[in-house]
Amino acid sequence: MAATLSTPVPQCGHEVLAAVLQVRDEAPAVHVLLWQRALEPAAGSWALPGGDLGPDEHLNASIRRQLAEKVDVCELSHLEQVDSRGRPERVPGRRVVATSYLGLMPADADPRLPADTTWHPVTDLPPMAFDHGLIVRAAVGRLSRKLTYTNLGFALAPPQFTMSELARIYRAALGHDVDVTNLQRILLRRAQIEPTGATVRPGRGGGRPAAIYRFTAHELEVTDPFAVLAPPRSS
Amino acid sequence: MAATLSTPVPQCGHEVLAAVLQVRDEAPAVHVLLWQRALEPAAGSWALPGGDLGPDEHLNASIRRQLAEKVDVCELSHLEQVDSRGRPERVPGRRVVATSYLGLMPADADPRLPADTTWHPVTDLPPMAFDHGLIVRAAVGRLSRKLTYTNLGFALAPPQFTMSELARIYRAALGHDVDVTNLQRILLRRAQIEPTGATVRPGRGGGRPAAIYRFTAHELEVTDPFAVLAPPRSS
DNA sequence: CACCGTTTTCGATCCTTGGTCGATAACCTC
DNA sequence: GAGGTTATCGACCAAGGATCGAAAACGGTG
Repeated sequence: MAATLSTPVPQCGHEVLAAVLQVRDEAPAVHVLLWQRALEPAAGSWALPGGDLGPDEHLNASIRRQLAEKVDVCELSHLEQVDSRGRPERVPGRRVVATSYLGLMPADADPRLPADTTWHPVTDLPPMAFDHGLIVRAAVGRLSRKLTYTNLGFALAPPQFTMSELARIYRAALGHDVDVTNLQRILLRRAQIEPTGATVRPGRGGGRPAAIYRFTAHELEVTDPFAVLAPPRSS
Repeated sequence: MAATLSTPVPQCGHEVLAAVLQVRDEAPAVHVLLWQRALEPAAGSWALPGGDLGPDEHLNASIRRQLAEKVDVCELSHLEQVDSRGRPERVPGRRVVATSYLGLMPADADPRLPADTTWHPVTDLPPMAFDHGLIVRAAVGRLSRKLTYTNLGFALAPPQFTMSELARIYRAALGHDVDVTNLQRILLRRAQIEPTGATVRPGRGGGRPAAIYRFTAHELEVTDPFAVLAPPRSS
């Protein structure tokens, strides 16, 4: 009954891990921030940033603190919890439950990184420590799904962008082709983006100058969860 | 760097909690399984079933074990993780991280319950212990959203049902009106349900006999996450 | 057994949304 | 200014859901 109180507190650790994702210029794919473990276990393999939850620490505060060891947290445009994993064998020699997070960084951010830390395209991950590869996959899946029914694009895009640049970001994050015309019409109708009025000068070789857009909001909004079986639309 | 190993394991508990939801006859709303606490803290208020994670226990295994103290787990038609909460003050006098689950039971199930345990409509919750009210709300939200883009209805519906009965279940779970015609066409097109061929005899007062349907699958499938910005359709 | 009320079921229409494609606009270089 | 290039816009099509009304299939009643 009152098991919450009568049971002795088990000796069990809790850690937070973050898959920080970014679309970078190097490759047309999503990149994830990884650091290479120097010590056992899993020395030499790559791991997600994170660490143990402090004794009196919020989960959110903890992941922010742990991330601060690797990157400038101010550059993070989005951070959300993904899931928790508690397989007893997930880390050898230690019982630790992990709560994983999805972090996002705009494409123009290029934070300084410690020597053991670099970006890796998620399409070509190095040998990963523990279950961190699974966590990356879960985070990437969460990102691509949420890109389609929320305004989460704001977290991947730079403050200003042309539609071509934005399409490139969406292509990388979704893993498939994205029609520029479609993207523009959809995001405009959803009022996710708006033109700034400015245009960019075409490069050598010419071409029509591209209009510069920005996202209208910088916090997560569910545009329309595609309310199948929707409430009677009042509009 | 290797904080994962160098830091001493903090004394921190981990519990699992489940919001088991069901559409019941008593009220046209989703009901949640709650038990009334007899001991402090929060004596008298209502709590979700759950308890401490065992030292060598999977998270999923733990919530199933804890739930078994309250209901016949075999009647659970679905169980999935929702999120984790780690506010240090969430349970007074004890530092414990909670991972919450959404459990579902078909409308026709009526399991035996311990004396301290009953169903409560989520639209009219009693005084709740700790942050359990928030967990219920998160679970209900997860349910209603997933009902629209997955076949999760199978977990709420009885093995056989008429469209009117199913519409009643969806109305309760979604919290708004549902057109029977729409529901039928959508679920048929998505191949989520199929007619059994049988019909039900109309009650006194007459009426056309209703066709009896069943769900085609009993495991979670994403019908079509409404792939906005979809990959080029190959069909 | 014809009529009526009831409930379910089916079909037709409208609207919104996204996908596709071609035409046009605005720029470059030569 | 001709030709190449890129961006933008508009027209069209298809699919899916919402809405509504008609038809079907029953029980009850006179």
